[in-house]
Amino acid sequence: MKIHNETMVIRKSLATQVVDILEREIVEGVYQPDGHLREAELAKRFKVSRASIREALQTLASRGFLINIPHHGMFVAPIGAEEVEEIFFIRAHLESLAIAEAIRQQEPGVIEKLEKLRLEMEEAAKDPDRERYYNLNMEFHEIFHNASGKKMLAEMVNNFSKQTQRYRREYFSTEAQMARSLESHAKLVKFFKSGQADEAYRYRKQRLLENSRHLQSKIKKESKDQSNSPPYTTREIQGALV
Amino acid sequence: MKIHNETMVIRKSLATQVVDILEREIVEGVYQPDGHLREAELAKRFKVSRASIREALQTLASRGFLINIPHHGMFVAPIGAEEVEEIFFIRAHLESLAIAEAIRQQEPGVIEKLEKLRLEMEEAAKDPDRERYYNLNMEFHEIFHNASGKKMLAEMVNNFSKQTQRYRREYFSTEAQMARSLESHAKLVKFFKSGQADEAYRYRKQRLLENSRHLQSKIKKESKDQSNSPPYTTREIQGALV
DNA sequence: TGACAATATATTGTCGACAACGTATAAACC
DNA sequence: GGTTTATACGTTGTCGACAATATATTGTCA
Repeated sequence: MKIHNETMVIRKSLATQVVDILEREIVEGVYQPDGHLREAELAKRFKVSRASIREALQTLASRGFLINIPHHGMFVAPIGAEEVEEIFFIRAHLESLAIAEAIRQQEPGVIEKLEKLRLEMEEAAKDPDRERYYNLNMEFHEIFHNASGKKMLAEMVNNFSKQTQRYRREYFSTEAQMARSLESHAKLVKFFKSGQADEAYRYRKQRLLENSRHLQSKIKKESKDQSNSPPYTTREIQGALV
Repeated sequence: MKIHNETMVIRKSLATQVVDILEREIVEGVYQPDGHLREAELAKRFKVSRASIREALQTLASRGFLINIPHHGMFVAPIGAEEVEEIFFIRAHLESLAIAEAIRQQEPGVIEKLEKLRLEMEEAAKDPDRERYYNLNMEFHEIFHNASGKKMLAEMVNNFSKQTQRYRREYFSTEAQMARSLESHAKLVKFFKSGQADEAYRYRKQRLLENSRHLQSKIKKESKDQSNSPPYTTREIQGALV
Protein backbone atom coordinates (compact mmCIF):
# COMPACT_ATOMS: atom_id res chain seq x y z
CA MET A 1 0.00 0.00 0.00
CA LYS A 2 1.44 3.29 -1.07
CA ILE A 3 0.90 6.51 0.71
CA HIS A 4 0.36 8.91 -2.13
CA ASN A 5 -0.06 11.87 0.16
CA GLU A 6 3.56 12.26 1.11
CA THR A 7 3.11 15.49 3.00
CA MET A 8 1.31 13.64 5.80
CA VAL A 9 1.33 17.03 7.44
CA ILE A 10 -2.16 18.37 7.90
CA ARG A 11 -2.11 21.80 6.38
CA LYS A 12 -3.68 24.05 8.94
CA SER A 13 -6.63 26.14 7.88
CA LEU A 14 -6.19 29.89 7.83
CA ALA A 15 -8.63 30.23 10.69
CA THR A 16 -6.57 27.88 12.85
CA GLN A 17 -3.42 29.83 12.19
CA VAL A 18 -5.14 33.06 13.12
CA VAL A 19 -6.49 31.45 16.28
CA ASP A 20 -3.01 30.48 17.42
CA ILE A 21 -1.64 33.96 16.94
CA LEU A 22 -4.56 35.84 18.44
CA GLU A 23 -4.84 33.53 21.43
CA ARG A 24 -1.24 34.16 22.33
CA GLU A 25 -1.64 37.90 21.86
CA ILE A 26 -4.69 37.98 24.08
CA VAL A 27 -2.90 35.97 26.75
CA GLU A 28 0.13 38.24 26.49
CA GLY A 29 -1.98 41.31 26.86
CA VAL A 30 -1.48 42.74 23.39
CA TYR A 31 -5.24 43.08 23.30
CA GLN A 32 -6.57 44.67 26.44
CA PRO A 33 -9.69 43.40 28.19
CA ASP A 34 -12.83 44.81 26.55
CA GLY A 35 -10.73 45.49 23.46
CA HIS A 36 -12.67 45.28 20.22
CA LEU A 37 -11.35 42.87 17.57
CA ARG A 38 -12.66 44.26 14.32
CA GLU A 39 -13.07 41.73 11.54
CA ALA A 40 -12.09 43.98 8.65
CA GLU A 41 -9.01 45.18 10.50
CA LEU A 42 -7.83 41.65 11.25
CA ALA A 43 -8.61 40.50 7.71
CA LYS A 44 -6.35 43.24 6.37
CA ARG A 45 -3.62 42.42 8.87
CA PHE A 46 -3.54 38.68 8.20
CA LYS A 47 -4.39 39.07 4.52
CA VAL A 48 -7.26 36.60 4.67
CA SER A 49 -10.96 36.97 4.13
CA ARG A 50 -13.36 38.04 6.83
CA ALA A 51 -14.87 34.56 6.74
CA SER A 52 -11.67 33.05 8.08
CA ILE A 53 -11.37 35.77 10.67
CA ARG A 54 -14.93 35.20 11.83
CA GLU A 55 -14.27 31.52 12.21
CA ALA A 56 -11.16 32.20 14.26
CA LEU A 57 -12.96 34.68 16.48
CA GLN A 58 -15.77 32.23 17.09
CA THR A 59 -13.29 29.60 18.16
CA LEU A 60 -11.65 31.98 20.59
CA ALA A 61 -15.06 32.91 21.95
CA SER A 62 -15.89 29.26 22.55
CA ARG A 63 -12.66 28.96 24.52
CA GLY A 64 -13.67 31.85 26.70
CA PHE A 65 -11.16 34.41 25.48
CA LEU A 66 -13.70 36.58 23.69
CA ILE A 67 -17.31 37.43 24.15
CA ASN A 68 -19.62 38.06 21.27
CA ILE A 69 -22.12 40.88 21.43
CA PRO A 70 -24.47 40.52 18.47
CA HIS A 71 -24.11 43.28 15.91
CA HIS A 72 -21.25 44.75 17.88
CA GLY A 73 -18.57 42.17 17.50
CA MET A 74 -16.05 40.31 19.54
CA PHE A 75 -14.47 41.80 22.64
CA VAL A 76 -11.67 40.47 24.79
CA ALA A 77 -13.40 38.83 27.73
CA PRO A 78 -13.04 41.13 30.70
CA ILE A 79 -12.33 39.05 33.75
CA GLY A 80 -13.32 40.71 36.97
CA ALA A 81 -12.89 39.45 40.49
CA GLU A 82 -16.01 37.31 40.26
CA GLU A 83 -14.94 35.60 37.05
CA VAL A 84 -11.47 34.92 38.42
CA GLU A 85 -13.03 33.40 41.48
CA GLU A 86 -15.24 31.16 39.42
CA ILE A 87 -12.54 30.07 37.01
CA PHE A 88 -10.14 29.26 39.82
CA PHE A 89 -12.91 27.51 41.67
CA ILE A 90 -13.55 25.20 38.73
CA ARG A 91 -9.85 24.84 38.06
CA ALA A 92 -9.17 23.92 41.64
CA HIS A 93 -11.49 20.98 41.35
CA LEU A 94 -10.74 19.82 37.81
CA GLU A 95 -6.99 20.29 37.84
CA SER A 96 -6.47 18.47 41.08
CA LEU A 97 -8.62 15.72 39.64
CA ALA A 98 -6.42 15.47 36.56
CA ILE A 99 -3.31 15.34 38.68
CA ALA A 100 -4.68 12.62 40.91
CA GLU A 101 -5.68 10.58 37.86
CA ALA A 102 -2.24 11.01 36.34
CA ILE A 103 -0.68 9.67 39.50
CA ARG A 104 -3.04 6.70 39.50
CA GLN A 105 -2.20 6.08 35.85
CA GLN A 106 1.58 5.98 36.40
CA GLU A 107 2.19 6.23 32.67
CA PRO A 108 5.84 5.32 31.99
CA GLY A 109 8.22 8.12 31.10
CA VAL A 110 6.15 10.85 32.67
CA ILE A 111 8.00 11.05 35.93
CA GLU A 112 11.29 11.51 34.10
CA LYS A 113 9.91 14.39 32.04
CA LEU A 114 8.45 16.06 35.12
CA GLU A 115 11.67 15.70 37.07
CA LYS A 116 13.68 17.11 34.20
CA LEU A 117 11.41 20.12 33.89
CA ARG A 118 11.49 20.66 37.62
CA LEU A 119 15.27 20.84 37.61
CA GLU A 120 15.23 23.28 34.73
CA MET A 121 12.79 25.40 36.67
CA GLU A 122 15.14 25.52 39.62
CA GLU A 123 17.84 26.83 37.34
CA ALA A 124 15.50 29.41 35.84
CA ALA A 125 14.59 30.51 39.34
CA LYS A 126 18.22 31.00 40.27
CA ASP A 127 18.94 33.13 37.24
CA PRO A 128 16.29 34.46 37.67
CA ASP A 129 14.69 34.15 34.23
CA ARG A 130 11.00 34.76 34.78
CA GLU A 131 9.96 34.25 31.18
CA ARG A 132 11.68 30.90 31.02
CA TYR A 133 10.31 29.86 34.38
CA TYR A 134 6.86 30.80 33.26
CA ASN A 135 7.05 28.67 30.11
CA LEU A 136 8.54 25.70 31.89
CA ASN A 137 5.80 25.93 34.45
CA MET A 138 3.16 25.75 31.75
CA GLU A 139 4.83 22.76 30.16
CA PHE A 140 5.17 21.00 33.49
CA HIS A 141 1.48 21.22 34.21
CA GLU A 142 0.36 20.33 30.69
CA ILE A 143 2.41 17.15 30.78
CA PHE A 144 0.98 16.35 34.16
CA HIS A 145 -2.60 16.85 33.00
CA ASN A 146 -2.16 14.94 29.75
CA ALA A 147 -0.77 12.02 31.71
CA SER A 148 -4.19 11.62 33.29
CA GLY A 149 -5.22 9.62 30.24
CA LYS A 150 -8.44 11.65 30.14
CA LYS A 151 -8.29 13.76 27.01
CA MET A 152 -11.28 16.00 27.59
CA LEU A 153 -10.34 16.66 31.15
CA ALA A 154 -6.78 17.58 30.19
CA GLU A 155 -7.98 19.85 27.40
CA MET A 156 -10.40 21.65 29.67
CA VAL A 157 -7.87 22.14 32.38
CA ASN A 158 -5.21 23.37 29.99
CA ASN A 159 -7.66 25.84 28.50
CA PHE A 160 -8.58 27.20 31.91
CA SER A 161 -4.91 27.60 32.67
CA LYS A 162 -4.42 29.69 29.57
CA GLN A 163 -7.39 31.83 30.39
CA THR A 164 -6.02 32.76 33.76
CA GLN A 165 -2.54 33.04 32.35
CA ARG A 166 -2.74 36.77 31.78
CA TYR A 167 -3.33 37.25 35.45
CA ARG A 168 -0.83 34.68 36.57
CA ARG A 169 1.88 36.34 34.54
CA GLU A 170 2.49 38.82 37.30
CA TYR A 171 2.25 36.09 39.84
CA PHE A 172 5.85 35.02 39.47
CA SER A 173 7.02 38.56 39.92
CA THR A 174 8.65 38.11 43.29
CA GLU A 175 11.24 35.52 44.12
CA ALA A 176 9.36 34.47 47.20
CA GLN A 177 6.47 33.40 44.98
CA MET A 178 8.79 31.48 42.70
CA ALA A 179 10.20 29.69 45.71
CA ARG A 180 6.72 28.67 46.79
CA SER A 181 6.01 27.49 43.27
CA LEU A 182 9.17 25.38 43.27
CA GLU A 183 8.25 23.80 46.55
CA SER A 184 4.84 22.99 45.14
CA HIS A 185 6.31 21.23 42.13
CA ALA A 186 8.71 19.24 44.26
CA LYS A 187 5.79 18.05 46.36
CA LEU A 188 3.77 17.03 43.31
CA VAL A 189 6.67 15.08 41.86
CA LYS A 190 7.14 13.37 45.21
CA PHE A 191 3.47 12.44 45.34
CA PHE A 192 3.73 11.08 41.81
CA LYS A 193 6.69 8.89 42.70
CA SER A 194 5.05 7.48 45.79
CA GLY A 195 1.68 7.13 44.12
CA GLN A 196 -0.10 9.32 46.64
CA ALA A 197 -2.98 10.39 44.43
CA ASP A 198 -5.36 11.51 47.15
CA GLU A 199 -2.72 13.55 48.91
CA ALA A 200 -1.79 15.26 45.65
CA TYR A 201 -5.45 15.97 45.01
CA ARG A 202 -5.95 17.71 48.32
CA TYR A 203 -2.66 19.55 48.09
CA ARG A 204 -3.17 20.92 44.58
CA LYS A 205 -6.73 21.97 45.30
CA GLN A 206 -5.64 23.81 48.37
CA ARG A 207 -2.88 25.61 46.51
CA LEU A 208 -5.16 26.73 43.70
CA LEU A 209 -7.74 28.08 46.10
CA GLU A 210 -5.00 30.02 47.83
CA ASN A 211 -3.86 31.45 44.50
CA SER A 212 -7.44 32.40 43.81
CA ARG A 213 -7.75 34.43 46.99
CA HIS A 214 -4.41 36.05 46.34
CA LEU A 215 -5.34 37.12 42.84
CA GLN A 216 -8.79 38.30 43.81
CA SER A 217 -7.56 40.70 46.40
CA LYS A 218 -5.02 41.98 43.91
CA ILE A 219 -7.63 42.54 41.22
CA LYS A 220 -10.05 44.19 43.60
CA LYS A 221 -7.35 46.62 44.66
CA GLU A 222 -6.48 47.42 41.06
CA SER A 223 -10.06 48.00 40.01
CA LYS A 224 -10.46 50.34 42.95
CA ASP A 225 -7.61 52.50 41.69
CA GLN A 226 -8.89 52.85 38.15
CA SER A 227 -12.64 52.49 38.10
CA ASN A 228 -12.98 51.68 34.43
CA SER A 229 -16.35 52.21 32.82
CA PRO A 230 -17.60 49.69 30.27
CA PRO A 231 -17.01 50.60 26.64
CA TYR A 232 -20.61 49.97 25.63
CA THR A 233 -23.40 51.80 27.31
CA THR A 234 -26.61 51.47 25.36
CA ARG A 235 -29.58 49.79 26.93
CA GLU A 236 -29.79 47.02 24.37
CA ILE A 237 -26.23 45.87 24.85
CA GLN A 238 -26.42 45.94 28.58
CA GLY A 239 -29.43 43.70 28.26
CA ALA A 240 -27.52 41.31 26.05
CA LEU A 241 -24.79 41.04 28.64
CA VAL A 242 -27.17 39.84 31.31
CA MET B 1 -35.82 58.74 27.59
CA LYS B 2 -37.42 56.96 24.73
CA ILE B 3 -36.68 53.43 23.75
CA HIS B 4 -36.66 53.64 19.99
CA ASN B 5 -35.95 49.95 19.61
CA GLU B 6 -39.35 48.71 20.68
CA THR B 7 -38.70 45.09 19.84
CA MET B 8 -36.29 44.76 22.77
CA VAL B 9 -36.14 41.16 21.60
CA ILE B 10 -32.72 40.24 20.37
CA ARG B 11 -33.27 38.91 16.88
CA LYS B 12 -31.38 35.66 16.77
CA SER B 13 -28.87 35.14 14.03
CA LEU B 14 -29.60 32.44 11.51
CA ALA B 15 -26.69 30.40 12.80
CA THR B 16 -28.10 30.46 16.32
CA GLN B 17 -31.48 29.26 15.14
CA VAL B 18 -29.86 26.42 13.23
CA VAL B 19 -27.82 25.50 16.30
CA ASP B 20 -30.92 25.16 18.43
CA ILE B 21 -32.63 22.86 15.97
CA LEU B 22 -29.63 20.70 15.16
CA GLU B 23 -28.61 20.33 18.79
CA ARG B 24 -32.01 18.97 19.67
CA GLU B 25 -31.99 16.64 16.71
CA ILE B 26 -28.59 15.28 17.62
CA VAL B 27 -29.68 14.74 21.20
CA GLU B 28 -32.87 13.07 20.06
CA GLY B 29 -30.98 10.76 17.80
CA VAL B 30 -32.25 12.07 14.47
CA TYR B 31 -28.62 12.19 13.45
CA GLN B 32 -26.84 8.98 14.30
CA PRO B 33 -23.35 8.92 15.79
CA ASP B 34 -20.72 9.27 13.08
CA GLY B 35 -23.38 10.76 10.83
CA HIS B 36 -22.09 13.30 8.34
CA LEU B 37 -23.69 16.74 8.42
CA ARG B 38 -23.16 18.10 4.92
CA GLU B 39 -23.09 21.86 4.62
CA ALA B 40 -24.79 22.15 1.25
CA GLU B 41 -27.53 19.79 2.31
CA LEU B 42 -28.26 21.71 5.50
CA ALA B 43 -28.09 25.03 3.66
CA LYS B 44 -30.77 23.83 1.29
CA ARG B 45 -32.90 22.47 4.11
CA PHE B 46 -32.81 25.63 6.24
CA LYS B 47 -32.73 27.94 3.23
CA VAL B 48 -29.70 29.84 4.46
CA SER B 49 -26.20 30.23 3.12
CA ARG B 50 -23.42 27.78 3.83
CA ALA B 51 -21.68 30.47 5.86
CA SER B 52 -24.44 30.41 8.46
CA ILE B 53 -24.45 26.63 8.46
CA ARG B 54 -20.70 26.51 8.98
CA GLU B 55 -21.00 28.87 11.91
CA ALA B 56 -23.69 26.72 13.45
CA LEU B 57 -21.69 23.54 12.96
CA GLN B 58 -18.63 25.11 14.54
CA THR B 59 -20.66 26.07 17.57
CA LEU B 60 -21.99 22.55 17.94
CA ALA B 61 -18.46 21.21 17.61
CA SER B 62 -17.24 23.48 20.38
CA ARG B 63 -19.99 22.10 22.59
CA GLY B 64 -18.82 18.58 21.91
CA PHE B 65 -21.73 17.40 19.79
CA LEU B 66 -19.74 17.26 16.56
CA ILE B 67 -16.18 16.61 15.61
CA ASN B 68 -14.52 18.31 12.71
CA ILE B 69 -12.27 16.37 10.40
CA PRO B 70 -10.49 18.86 8.15
CA HIS B 71 -11.54 18.61 4.53
CA HIS B 72 -14.08 15.96 5.41
CA GLY B 73 -16.58 17.88 7.46
CA MET B 74 -18.53 17.61 10.64
CA PHE B 75 -19.61 14.29 12.10
CA VAL B 76 -21.83 13.54 15.05
CA ALA B 77 -19.45 12.81 17.90
CA PRO B 78 -19.43 9.07 18.47
CA ILE B 79 -19.38 8.41 22.17
CA GLY B 80 -17.92 5.08 23.10
CA ALA B 81 -17.55 3.52 26.51
CA GLU B 82 -14.36 5.47 27.22
CA GLU B 83 -15.91 8.82 26.36
CA VAL B 84 -18.98 8.09 28.44
CA GLU B 85 -16.76 7.22 31.34
CA GLU B 86 -14.80 10.43 31.02
CA ILE B 87 -17.83 12.66 30.59
CA PHE B 88 -19.56 11.13 33.58
CA PHE B 89 -16.38 11.35 35.54
CA ILE B 90 -16.13 15.08 34.94
CA ARG B 91 -19.85 15.51 35.44
CA ALA B 92 -19.75 13.65 38.71
CA HIS B 93 -17.32 16.18 40.08
CA LEU B 94 -18.64 19.38 38.53
CA GLU B 95 -22.33 18.73 38.94
CA SER B 96 -22.10 17.79 42.57
CA LEU B 97 -20.06 20.93 43.02
CA ALA B 98 -22.78 23.06 41.44
CA ILE B 99 -25.41 21.45 43.61
CA ALA B 100 -23.45 22.01 46.78
CA GLU B 101 -22.89 25.64 45.84
CA ALA B 102 -26.58 26.09 45.13
CA ILE B 103 -27.41 24.79 48.57
CA ARG B 104 -24.89 27.13 50.16
CA GLN B 105 -26.35 30.01 48.18
CA GLN B 106 -29.95 29.41 49.33
CA GLU B 107 -31.28 31.72 46.67
CA PRO B 108 -34.91 32.56 47.50
CA GLY B 109 -37.60 30.96 45.39
CA VAL B 110 -35.48 28.07 44.26
CA ILE B 111 -36.70 25.54 46.76
CA GLU B 112 -40.31 26.22 45.77
CA LYS B 113 -39.54 25.64 42.10
CA LEU B 114 -37.69 22.43 42.85
CA GLU B 115 -40.43 21.11 45.08
CA LYS B 116 -43.05 21.90 42.46
CA LEU B 117 -41.08 20.10 39.76
CA ARG B 118 -40.50 17.15 42.03
CA LEU B 119 -44.23 16.73 42.64
CA GLU B 120 -44.90 16.93 38.91
CA MET B 121 -42.31 14.26 38.38
CA GLU B 122 -44.05 11.98 40.83
CA GLU B 123 -47.21 12.38 38.82
CA ALA B 124 -45.41 11.69 35.58
CA ALA B 125 -43.93 8.57 37.12
CA LYS B 126 -47.37 7.33 38.14
CA ASP B 127 -48.80 7.81 34.68
CA PRO B 128 -46.21 6.72 33.55
CA ASP B 129 -45.29 9.43 31.05
CA ARG B 130 -41.61 8.88 30.33
CA GLU B 131 -41.24 11.80 27.95
CA ARG B 132 -42.72 14.21 30.45
CA TYR B 133 -40.65 12.78 33.27
CA TYR B 134 -37.56 13.14 31.17
CA ASN B 135 -38.18 16.82 30.41
CA LEU B 136 -39.08 17.64 34.01
CA ASN B 137 -35.92 15.94 35.13
CA MET B 138 -33.83 18.14 32.84
CA GLU B 139 -35.56 21.26 34.09
CA PHE B 140 -35.12 20.23 37.70
CA HIS B 141 -31.39 19.88 37.35
CA GLU B 142 -30.89 23.01 35.28
CA ILE B 143 -32.67 25.09 37.89
CA PHE B 144 -30.55 23.49 40.57
CA HIS B 145 -27.32 24.20 38.72
CA ASN B 146 -28.21 27.76 37.83
CA ALA B 147 -28.98 28.44 41.47
CA SER B 148 -25.31 27.93 42.22
CA GLY B 149 -24.72 31.53 41.25
CA LYS B 150 -21.74 30.38 39.18
CA LYS B 151 -22.64 30.99 35.58
CA MET B 152 -19.76 29.20 33.86
CA LEU B 153 -20.06 26.20 36.10
CA ALA B 154 -23.80 25.94 35.47
CA GLU B 155 -23.32 26.30 31.73
CA MET B 156 -20.65 23.64 31.62
CA VAL B 157 -22.65 21.20 33.68
CA ASN B 158 -25.82 21.76 31.67
CA ASN B 159 -23.88 21.18 28.47
CA PHE B 160 -22.44 17.94 29.73
CA SER B 161 -25.91 16.84 30.70
CA LYS B 162 -27.15 17.42 27.18
CA GLN B 163 -24.25 15.53 25.72
CA THR B 164 -25.03 12.43 27.72
CA GLN B 165 -28.72 12.91 27.21
CA ARG B 166 -28.93 10.62 24.21
CA TYR B 167 -27.67 7.78 26.33
CA ARG B 168 -29.70 8.63 29.34
CA ARG B 169 -32.88 8.59 27.30
CA GLU B 170 -33.12 4.87 27.68
CA TYR B 171 -32.20 5.13 31.29
CA PHE B 172 -35.71 5.88 32.47
CA SER B 173 -37.06 2.91 30.63
CA THR B 174 -37.96 0.81 33.61
CA GLU B 175 -40.14 1.95 36.45
CA ALA B 176 -37.65 0.75 38.97
CA GLN B 177 -35.17 3.22 37.58
CA MET B 178 -37.70 6.02 37.72
CA ALA B 179 -38.39 5.16 41.32
CA ARG B 180 -34.70 5.42 42.14
CA SER B 181 -34.57 8.74 40.33
CA LEU B 182 -37.49 10.04 42.35
CA GLU B 183 -35.86 9.02 45.57
CA SER B 184 -32.72 10.84 44.50
CA HIS B 185 -34.60 14.07 43.84
CA ALA B 186 -36.39 13.85 47.15
CA LYS B 187 -33.05 13.52 48.90
CA LEU B 188 -31.58 16.50 47.05
CA VAL B 189 -34.55 18.67 47.92
CA LYS B 190 -34.25 17.58 51.54
CA PHE B 191 -30.56 18.47 51.57
CA PHE B 192 -31.39 21.84 50.07
CA LYS B 193 -33.96 22.59 52.76
CA SER B 194 -31.66 21.61 55.60
CA GLY B 195 -28.65 23.29 54.02
CA GLN B 196 -26.59 20.10 53.96
CA ALA B 197 -24.28 21.07 51.11
CA ASP B 198 -21.51 18.59 51.81
CA GLU B 199 -23.91 15.69 52.14
CA ALA B 200 -25.56 16.62 48.87
CA TYR B 201 -22.15 16.84 47.23
CA ARG B 202 -21.17 13.33 48.26
CA TYR B 203 -24.57 11.91 47.48
CA ARG B 204 -24.84 13.37 43.98
CA LYS B 205 -21.29 12.39 43.08
CA GLN B 206 -21.93 8.86 44.19
CA ARG B 207 -25.10 8.62 42.18
CA LEU B 208 -23.49 9.92 39.00
CA LEU B 209 -20.61 7.50 39.27
CA GLU B 210 -23.11 4.68 39.69
CA ASN B 211 -24.97 5.83 36.59
CA SER B 212 -21.68 5.90 34.76
CA ARG B 213 -20.91 2.28 35.54
CA HIS B 214 -24.43 1.28 34.64
CA LEU B 215 -24.28 2.97 31.26
CA GLN B 216 -20.81 1.74 30.45
CA SER B 217 -21.69 -1.89 30.89
CA LYS B 218 -24.76 -1.32 28.75
CA ILE B 219 -22.76 0.32 25.96
CA LYS B 220 -20.08 -2.32 26.05
CA LYS B 221 -22.70 -5.03 25.69
CA GLU B 222 -24.29 -3.22 22.75
CA SER B 223 -21.05 -2.68 20.94
CA LYS B 224 -20.28 -6.35 21.35
CA ASP B 225 -23.49 -7.27 19.58
CA GLN B 226 -22.97 -5.03 16.59
CA SER B 227 -19.29 -4.43 16.11
CA ASN B 228 -19.62 -1.27 14.08
CA SER B 229 -16.68 -0.28 11.94
CA PRO B 230 -15.77 3.39 11.65
CA PRO B 231 -17.16 5.16 8.59
CA TYR B 232 -13.82 6.60 7.54
CA THR B 233 -10.91 4.35 6.93
CA THR B 234 -8.18 6.18 5.10
CA ARG B 235 -4.86 6.59 6.75
CA GLU B 236 -4.96 10.38 6.78
CA ILE B 237 -8.23 10.63 8.62
CA GLN B 238 -7.29 8.03 11.15
CA GLY B 239 -4.22 10.13 11.80
CA ALA B 240 -6.30 13.25 12.27
CA LEU B 241 -8.41 11.49 14.84
CA VAL B 242 -5.43 10.74 17.02
C1' DT C 1 -31.19 76.55 21.90
C1' DG C 2 -33.07 72.00 22.55
C1' DA C 3 -35.62 67.98 21.01
C1' DC C 4 -36.68 65.24 17.25
C1' DA C 5 -36.05 63.38 12.57
C1' DA C 6 -33.23 62.30 8.63
C1' DT C 7 -28.89 61.06 6.87
C1' DA C 8 -24.20 59.22 6.86
C1' DT C 9 -20.88 56.05 8.57
C1' DA C 10 -19.00 51.95 10.61
C1' DT C 11 -19.47 47.28 11.66
C1' DT C 12 -21.45 42.83 11.69
C1' DG C 13 -24.58 39.42 9.18
C1' DT C 14 -25.51 36.88 5.03
C1' DC C 15 -24.90 35.39 0.50
C1' DG C 16 -23.34 33.05 -3.96
C1' DA C 17 -19.28 31.77 -6.51
C1' DC C 18 -14.87 29.91 -7.13
C1' DA C 19 -10.59 27.43 -5.40
C1' DA C 20 -8.44 23.65 -3.03
C1' DC C 21 -8.55 19.19 -1.41
C1' DG C 22 -9.42 14.22 -1.22
C1' DT C 23 -11.73 10.26 -3.16
C1' DA C 24 -13.53 7.33 -6.49
C1' DT C 25 -13.61 6.16 -11.21
C1' DA C 26 -11.58 5.53 -15.63
C1' DA C 27 -7.69 5.24 -18.73
C1' DA C 28 -3.00 3.84 -19.87
C1' DC C 29 0.88 1.18 -19.47
C1' DC C 30 3.79 -2.98 -18.55
C1' DG D 1 -4.59 -8.75 -15.52
C1' DG D 2 -2.69 -5.91 -12.20
C1' DT D 3 -0.46 -1.63 -11.19
C1' DT D 4 0.16 3.08 -12.02
C1' DT D 5 -1.33 7.45 -13.79
C1' DA D 6 -4.86 10.66 -15.29
C1' DT D 7 -9.53 12.44 -14.98
C1' DA D 8 -14.03 13.55 -12.91
C1' DC D 9 -16.76 14.28 -8.93
C1' DG D 10 -18.27 15.66 -4.32
C1' DT D 11 -17.20 18.22 -0.32
C1' DT D 12 -14.98 21.65 2.41
C1' DG D 13 -12.11 26.04 2.38
C1' DT D 14 -11.78 30.78 1.03
C1' DC D 15 -13.12 34.91 -1.02
C1' DG D 16 -15.32 39.54 -2.27
C1' DA D 17 -19.67 41.88 -2.41
C1' DC D 18 -24.01 43.24 -0.70
C1' DA D 19 -27.69 43.55 3.09
C1' DA D 20 -28.97 44.57 7.75
C1' DT D 21 -28.19 46.81 11.96
C1' DA D 22 -26.55 50.23 15.39
C1' DT D 23 -24.34 54.41 16.26
C1' DA D 24 -22.81 59.03 15.21
C1' DT D 25 -23.63 63.17 12.66
C1' DT D 26 -26.18 66.52 10.59
C1' DG D 27 -30.36 68.94 9.55
C1' DT D 28 -34.94 70.78 10.82
C1' DC D 29 -38.42 72.91 13.40
C1' DA D 30 -40.45 75.00 17.62
